[in-house]
Amino acid sequence: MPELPEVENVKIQLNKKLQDLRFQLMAVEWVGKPLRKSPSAQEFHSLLGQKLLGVSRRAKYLLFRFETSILLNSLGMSGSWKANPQSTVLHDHFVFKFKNTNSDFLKLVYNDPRRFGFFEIHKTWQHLESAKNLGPEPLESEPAFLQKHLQKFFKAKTQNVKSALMNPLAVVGVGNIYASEILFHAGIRPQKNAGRLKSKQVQRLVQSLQSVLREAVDRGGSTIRDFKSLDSILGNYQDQHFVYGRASKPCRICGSPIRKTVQAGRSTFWCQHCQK
DNA sequence: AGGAAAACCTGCGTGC
DNA sequence: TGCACGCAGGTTTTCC
Repeated sequence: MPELPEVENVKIQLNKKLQDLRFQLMAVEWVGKPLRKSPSAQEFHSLLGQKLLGVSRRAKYLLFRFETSILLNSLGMSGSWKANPQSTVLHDHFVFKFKNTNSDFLKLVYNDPRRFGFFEIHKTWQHLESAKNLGPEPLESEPAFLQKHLQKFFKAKTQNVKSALMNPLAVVGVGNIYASEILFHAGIRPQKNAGRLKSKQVQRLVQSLQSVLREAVDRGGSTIRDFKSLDSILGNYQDQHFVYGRASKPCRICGSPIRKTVQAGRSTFWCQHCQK
C-alpha cells in the first residue's frame, strides 16, 4: 500500500508518539496469523528490555532502532500501525508493549489484512536482508548525483522507464502511484525505453522525482482506499494526483482523456498529449 | 541475463 | 441478493 511519502509519515507519527521518552520494550505478543516473513519468538525475545531509541526510514522500510538491534518492518500493501488501541481487532498480528521510567505505557499494534508485510531483526543495518540491493534515497541525494546515477542505471536498459523507475536499484521509495505521477510531471511517456532517455529528460525526471515526493510527504501522503499513517491520520496528496486513478478523466493541463495501460502487471496512467 | 509473470493474501466494487 | 471477477499503494520467486 504505502510508498515513500506514506512510510515517511508513519515514521513521523510514530516518533511523535515516542517523544524521546525512551520506552523500554516489555513484551511482544503475536495475536494474529503468520506474516510472509517474521522473526522467531526467540529473536523477538532478544529485543525485550531494550529501549526504543527512535524510528527511521530507509526505502519503504520502517526501522525501529533499539539499543543493540534494529527491527525492520515492511508494510507490504496493507500494513498499518495503531498506538494504544482500545482493543484488538481483525487482522491485528503483533502487539508491542512498552514502558518508560515515568511508568507511562505505550502499546503499538501492527495490523495487516493482506499479510504482505514483514519483520526482520538484526544487530546492524548491514546485516538486514532487505538492506541489500537498494539504490539512493531520492530526497536525501543531490540532484546532480541522482542524475548521474540514473543515467548510468538506465543505460542499455530495454525496459520501459516506468518499470525501471520502480526498480529499487534505480532509486528507492517509488511505487506504482508515484511512478505515474513523476513521469507525468516530467513530461515523459511511461512506455519510453529507459535506455533511450536524453540527458535533459533524466534531468527533468530527477526534478519531478524530488518535487513530487517532497510535496506528497508534506501533504501526509496519498489516502486512497484506506491508508492511514497512525491513529487514523489521513494524507491528502491524492487531491494532487494528475494521472493516477484518473483513467478517461480530462487531463488537468490539456483536457485530453487520461489513459490507462498495464506495464509489468501494474496499472499505469498517463496523458498522451502532455507526455512524449 | 534481463525482464515479465506469478505468487503471496484479503477485501471491495462492479456487473451480470 | 448472490456470485464471479477484477483490481489494489509491495516484494520475492519462478519462468522464459
